[in-house]
Amino acid sequence: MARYMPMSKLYAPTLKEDPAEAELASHRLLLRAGMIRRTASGVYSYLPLAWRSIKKIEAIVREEMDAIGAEEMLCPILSPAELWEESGRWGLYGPELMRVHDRHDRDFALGPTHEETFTDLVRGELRSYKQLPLSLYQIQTKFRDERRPRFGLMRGREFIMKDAYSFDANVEGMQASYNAMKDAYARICERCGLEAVPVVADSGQIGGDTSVEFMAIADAGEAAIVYCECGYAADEEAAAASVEVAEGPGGPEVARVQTPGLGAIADVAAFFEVPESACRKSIAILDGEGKPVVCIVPGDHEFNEVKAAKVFGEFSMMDDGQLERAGLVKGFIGPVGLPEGVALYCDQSLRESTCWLVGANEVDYHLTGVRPGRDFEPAGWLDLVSAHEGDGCPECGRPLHEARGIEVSQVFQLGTKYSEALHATFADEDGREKPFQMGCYGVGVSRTLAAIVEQKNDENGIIWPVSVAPYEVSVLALSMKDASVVEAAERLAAELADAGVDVIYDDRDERAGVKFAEADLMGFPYQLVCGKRGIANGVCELKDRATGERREVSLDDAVETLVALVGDARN
RNA sequence: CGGGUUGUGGCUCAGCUUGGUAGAGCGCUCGGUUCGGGACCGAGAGGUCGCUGGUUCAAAUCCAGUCAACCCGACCA
Repeated sequence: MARYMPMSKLYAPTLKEDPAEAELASHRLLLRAGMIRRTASGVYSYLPLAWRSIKKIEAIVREEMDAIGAEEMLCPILSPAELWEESGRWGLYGPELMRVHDRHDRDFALGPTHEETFTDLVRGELRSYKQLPLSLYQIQTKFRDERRPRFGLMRGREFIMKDAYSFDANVEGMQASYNAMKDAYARICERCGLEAVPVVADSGQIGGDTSVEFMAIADAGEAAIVYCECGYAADEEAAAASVEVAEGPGGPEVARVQTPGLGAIADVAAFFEVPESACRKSIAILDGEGKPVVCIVPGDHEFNEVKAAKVFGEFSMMDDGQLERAGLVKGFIGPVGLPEGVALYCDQSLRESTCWLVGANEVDYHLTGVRPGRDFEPAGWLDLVSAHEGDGCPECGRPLHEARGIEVSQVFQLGTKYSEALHATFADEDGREKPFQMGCYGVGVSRTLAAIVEQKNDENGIIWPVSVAPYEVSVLALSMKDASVVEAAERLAAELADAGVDVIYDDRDERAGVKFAEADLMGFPYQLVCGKRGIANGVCELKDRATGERREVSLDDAVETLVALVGDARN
């Protein structure tokens, strides 16, 4: 028989004041509500309330995984170094891989992810195309020795992850498995009450996306993304936006204008009284082979180093000495009259623009009216800038929105990367041995918890969505001295519990204010308030934590009302 | 790993400049008054001032080292 949780027994040490170590809402409130405690940097203990929510998130994940035919299992956290050496990641992963050794001095990794382990697991025994496709998953603690753990559960060194791996006979099969996972991930976010957008992380060469990250929209997010009403969304650094540029000042002919000391775009724009988008920014780099390259981008956009690295290799920005040696004038670089041996590339958004304001390659001078094709010819037009708010959506052309996101999950088409490295093959219809087409998929379970709090909170505390709330209803007995109040509250709590509602009953001998404050802080979706006056009149008060709305319900109807409310909201 | 900040009862912090008796608020315990939005009064318990070394008659305070935590940058669920 279901029982309610007496709050007098709950281990949830709350804090009245904000702990000094926490900055983010999620970190602060989870600490204050007595849900988590730091054990070491980036290593947290989940106290009873948090653990209940974690288990609910996991239950949602399990339902969605099982629904698409994935099977749950559990691999060890420890994995032998040889496996990682086989894939090459023992060296590649670097210091982020937590390593331990046993008494025989054999090396192990504490799993940061389990491609190797799962691939190894199936390679001997998954032998035929008839057994495919196969999707396996687990929910487990993962270890990554982050450079800088931060923001509480958001970026820990130890965290809970659901990781899944799919094995298919061919690319089409892999894509089908991938798409099923992607859809399941969208449902997981939704059911957890997260406002999240799927973001294309990397555009595949075969067409179609090979990786999508689900970003929970939150100011505290570490990733900058752009998105559009049409459903397009991408990392700001990866987005291929169409950028509107303004024409520069001046007439159709090139004019040399003295601009003393105006090396920065903002200064130049102010001097000519034009927007920054009317200026052209010149960036000087040394490409992967050490050759000097000048890149010209719209003045109001950031030079995108990720995109540039794809074209120029491991490049570096030129320092003052390198600029001087290349014959370039810091702050006054431009496309016209570049020194011998300096390559020139321009951002593709500038292609149609015919009146440029650029540096003159001469101290304290700029040129106006510069026209590509007539005054200079770049070696190429490339996509070199990060997308911004207001740039055109590459799918539909409407203006993009900018937001920050928390990466809560990711789906990835791996292809044969690991199956080849680990020689994991099967016999296909034609009898030939082929490597598996694999996909891998991760949900940051503990991070999801933090992301939910980040999105759902107010000045009083957390506002849990019913689906992941540690308790769905909190029954508050405002006066433990009053027998009729206690009796009514206890009965309501018991009946609610019997009806299958997760209920916590505040039976502590505390003042009403304390009970209200803590119920709000802990964020239970519904509060059932039993006060002396109300009980005497046969009513109690039902408060909705999210809206703050209160209404009176009769003691006879309270249970039925709440069961209906909770049932609707559970999803 | 570079840059910044901070380590003083369980929590938030003062004291450090100018060395000499370790403080406040919250929390905790006990008693009383209160009792629908983190109450009030009184009495208590609780600290090798992160650690190590140095200077000094004397170090929370000055010096050196060391450790840890947090925040900002390059990577990721």
